[in-house]
Amino acid sequence: MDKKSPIKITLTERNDAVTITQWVYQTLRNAVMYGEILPGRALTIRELAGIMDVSPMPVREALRQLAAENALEIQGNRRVMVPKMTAMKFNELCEARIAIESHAAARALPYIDGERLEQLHSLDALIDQAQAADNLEQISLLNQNFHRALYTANPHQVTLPLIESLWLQLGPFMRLATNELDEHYLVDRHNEAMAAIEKKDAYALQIAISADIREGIAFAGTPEMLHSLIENSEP
Amino acid sequence: MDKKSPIKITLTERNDAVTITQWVYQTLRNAVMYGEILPGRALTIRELAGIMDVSPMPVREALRQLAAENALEIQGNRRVMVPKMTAMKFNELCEARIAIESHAAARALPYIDGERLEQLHSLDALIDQAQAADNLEQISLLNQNFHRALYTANPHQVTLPLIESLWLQLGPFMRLATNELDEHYLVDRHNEAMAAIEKKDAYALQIAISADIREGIAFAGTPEMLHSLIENSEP
DNA sequence: GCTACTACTTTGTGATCACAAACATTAGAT
DNA sequence: ATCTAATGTTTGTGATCACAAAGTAGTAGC
Repeated sequence: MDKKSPIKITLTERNDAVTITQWVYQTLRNAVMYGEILPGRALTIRELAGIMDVSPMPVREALRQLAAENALEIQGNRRVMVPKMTAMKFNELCEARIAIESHAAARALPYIDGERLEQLHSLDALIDQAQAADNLEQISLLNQNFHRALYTANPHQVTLPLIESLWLQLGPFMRLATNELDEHYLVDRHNEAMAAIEKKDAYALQIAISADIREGIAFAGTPEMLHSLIENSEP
Repeated sequence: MDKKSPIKITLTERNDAVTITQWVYQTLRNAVMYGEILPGRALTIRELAGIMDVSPMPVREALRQLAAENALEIQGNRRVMVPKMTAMKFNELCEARIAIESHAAARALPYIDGERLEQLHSLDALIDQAQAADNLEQISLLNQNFHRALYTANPHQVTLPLIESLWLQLGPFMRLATNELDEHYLVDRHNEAMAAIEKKDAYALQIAISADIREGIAFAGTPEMLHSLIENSEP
């Protein structure tokens, strides 16, 4: 029956306040983000519906939405799967993150008030704690929250959806990398970013954000490392 | 029955080779892109299904996909509409275009070969013709093709979907602006871009692309102009 | 005349069914 | 033994139906 590896998805409790489609969407999104689904593995509507114990309809809609966000890929065969990664594509995604996120940071800078600064500081402190506890999942989650909190300071923000799309595409492979290398320690560039924010220095902020992104992925950026994790994606 | 303005959508012939959902998606996408649907106008599944003479199902999927691309907005009420524009948001969209597209251009530059250069030259020539004929629709369509041809030279391109999302969000308002101002003539920055490409000068190319985008929207960028077209969106 | 409650309509959501294309498997011919 | 043709199964697509939430209108009460 299961020709491929059985899909294992972490199911969260379904809140009755949200629609089934939204719940399925969030569940699948997390599964992709945390690399629970192997790239190249064909996803069928009915199989997922069976796993999550819902009708095929919400799954259909969630899959289409994730495909529109480039988290999934619909081939000509109408088959849906997590897109496979290549070294060049990985590099392009990282460079795109740097270009867009440093832009978003600079655009958000003028809007950062005391309250937002407070929020960023507390997130930074939490990240330090998580780093001391060596909790990789927590680190990457808080790191996302930090970046999101920074960019959303701009009330006319339009780039966050684009940035989240890039995170989604990189997600599975960041995870695979962090799983393999638990000895990585990343210099805390957030302190530099905080200093730049307090000085309202847009250029310094862009430098700090760029460095943060570059170092966050540097441990996966060596050609050998990349090669190995890409090979892991092949059947 | 029609409490709001009746929706008028240009329907193209449906090719049997594509699925109904794809056809509906393309039709609605064009309608949004060309400003055929007023921002703020509530879109209902059944109404659109009736107009396009299909069942509600393909419309549902197409709407969700367009919403995922930020072309439509789903409010808390579950109502779907073309998002309203504000002057600040318009500005953010333009700045985002400049940041991402100049990045994409620089990243594509090393991959441009003779064939691609030829293609860009012929597109440039077509734009000149359309400009001579004062065919605004043709100009903006060809302009898009020019940019797309440039960015897709990079075989590991990952930013084009993001760029298209920005085009979609700006689309309706570019159209409104060009309709109101038929006296605008834009300096042909494509020649500068072509020169930069032939010299393989990434920095000059970024300058040219930025200028092209900035001038393409400059006629709508004056506060009065913007104010008027945003007012037009209100009921 | 204005507000609040109720009945009615509209609309999105989700399940089920029918169907055709894609896929896998098996049988037959060279 | 290998390639091809035929058969059976799986899967996405699209239509229809049931239902609950949101919206609308109409009426009673102050």
